[in-house]
Amino acid sequence: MGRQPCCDKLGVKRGPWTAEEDRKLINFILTNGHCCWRAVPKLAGLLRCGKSCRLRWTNYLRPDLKRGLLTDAEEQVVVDLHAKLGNRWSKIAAKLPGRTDNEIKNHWNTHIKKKLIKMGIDPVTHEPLDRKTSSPATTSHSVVTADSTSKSDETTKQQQSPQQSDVRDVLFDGSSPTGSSTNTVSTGGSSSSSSSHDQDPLVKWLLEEDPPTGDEPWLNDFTSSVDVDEFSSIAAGPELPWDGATDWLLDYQDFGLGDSSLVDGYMINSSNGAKF
DNA sequence: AACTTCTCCAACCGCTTTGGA
DNA sequence: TTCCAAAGCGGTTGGAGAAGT
Repeated sequence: MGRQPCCDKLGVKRGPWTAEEDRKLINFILTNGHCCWRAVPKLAGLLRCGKSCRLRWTNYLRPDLKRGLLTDAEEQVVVDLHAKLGNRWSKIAAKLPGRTDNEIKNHWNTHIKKKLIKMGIDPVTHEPLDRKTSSPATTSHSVVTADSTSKSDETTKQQQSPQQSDVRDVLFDGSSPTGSSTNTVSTGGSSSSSSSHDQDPLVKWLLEEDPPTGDEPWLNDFTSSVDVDEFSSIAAGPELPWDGATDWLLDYQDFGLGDSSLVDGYMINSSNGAKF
């Protein structure tokens, strides 16, 4: 049986969002929340489907989003987690406050993947590409996992190679913020995790399936810096900052998100990518 | 200057998962 | 237990701007 479309295609607007639509959506959600996405467009006076509203909110309008390119440290987290989790972008995004799965996925496909390939590293298996030619068995495995998507993520996870730590060393030129293997995720599977790494709460956190609880010490700066009330009062107030364009959205960071945040235990200055 | 190619990313599509009746 | 609606998720597409010729 065919699945019903999420919305009536006729009379539903598609394509890029206008500033007016953004404003309507933000005003509505900040005032009412989003009890039911399907009802949101109707109640907010938008000619969009609920799915489109949800995506627009989660990927672009949310006040706690960071903007701009991923920093080196964030990239490293993405590589680490991708080695462990595969293409489970939402899980990866959950470990990077202020980043969305879409953003990470795009960044992976446009930047990180190319970097890895350029360095002779298979972005799927995180193994050196020349290993494939020398190890046919591995190759066939890799091809299978490369062509599959989330459906084979479990398989992918189990096939991660111990070489993956080398991959990160190469990718970040051995000058990662941690400066050592402290940040290296043990990728030998859950049954073979390195004891030394297990001592590191950061690594434990990376290995956790659950999203951060907000109690993680390295998230304190981030969570405390998000003043949603402030954002809400600005966005919902009588004098809205919109001037017909969405440029103001780029200034979200000015609400406290852009100065610095702690990701993966690193202090990251998101405005210039500087590492501390 | 004009055209083509490349790059990036917002948005869409459709499948899977979840939760309630 | 089954069914269905809603939400979540990951892959893909298309358009805009940048870069190259």
